[in-house]
Amino acid sequence: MAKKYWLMKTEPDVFSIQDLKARPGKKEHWDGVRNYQARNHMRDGMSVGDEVLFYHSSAASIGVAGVAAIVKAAYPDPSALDPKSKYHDPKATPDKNPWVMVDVKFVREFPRLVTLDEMKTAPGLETMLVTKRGMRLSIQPVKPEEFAIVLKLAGS
DNA sequence: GCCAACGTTGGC
DNA sequence: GCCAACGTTGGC
Repeated sequence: MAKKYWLMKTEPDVFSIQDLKARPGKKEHWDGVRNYQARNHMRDGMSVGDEVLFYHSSAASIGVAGVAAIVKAAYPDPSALDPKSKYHDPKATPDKNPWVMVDVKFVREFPRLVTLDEMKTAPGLETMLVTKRGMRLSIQPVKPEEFAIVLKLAGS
């Protein structure tokens, strides 16, 4: 299976690429996804080795901050079963937990943020999902060409 | 903080 | 199964 590319959104106030870099092993569980389409991308699409554009949303500066990689394919997200978690899903049970997570690992931080504004005007990114208004999906597939263009914009 | 866009829920 | 109401996302 050829390597695939993704974009994963996170609020840097909650979890930034610097936070990922600072984690033991520079790895983290991508838990808390509670949207079926995003879940399906993780469960059915993501494989170990796939690369991810790490996107900072709802922040002073919005855009792609760097690159991460999938190091573990989808497996059950225990936070759905934890009543104390803000991601708790009262309908989830150990036998029927619809939610999954993947593990991601830090690859690199861009020397500068590739902003949403830039991506909206960059040649070749016209159909990139994240540039579309109203696009809320937190995990999006990215075309190899789009991934390459974003890397180029980053000077990386 | 506002609010448009979107996803989910629940009454019917 | 429809769809209005509601909750959330996320850019501005």
